[in-house]
Amino acid sequence: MGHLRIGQLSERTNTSRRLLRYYEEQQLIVATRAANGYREYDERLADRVLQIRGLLDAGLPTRIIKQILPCLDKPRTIHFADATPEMIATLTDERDRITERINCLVRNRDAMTEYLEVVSNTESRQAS
DNA sequence: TTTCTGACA
DNA sequence: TGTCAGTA
Repeated sequence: MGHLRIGQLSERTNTSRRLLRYYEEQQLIVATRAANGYREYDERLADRVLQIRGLLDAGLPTRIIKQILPCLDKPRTIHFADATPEMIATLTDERDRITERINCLVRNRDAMTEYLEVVSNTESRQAS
């Protein structure tokens, strides 16, 4: 039992079947076919799907994810062959965008925290 | 029942 | 992305 059908992978990754087929279409993941035509996924793909969703949430387009995913694989088998000037430039660029996004998130989170604290203090004053 | 492909919103 | 159709 090393393979899952789309419904199972969908459950494990909280990703719709529609999206999983889309990711395959965009060549972000691969699937073999069962005799009945059903897709079969290596259960190890669950982590990959999660990583893909994370990158998507970070704002990267599937097109970019497709090209940098191999460099982000777990077995840091540093594919020097893929370390082309273009790849380095892309990774540097995307990393910086993620950094900017993180900074933005931190600012908003802190703003929320500050607001929440003011509200909470005000309420405790009114309560007492 | 589950999945498949293609198509429309 | 969701959903509908018509299958296998």
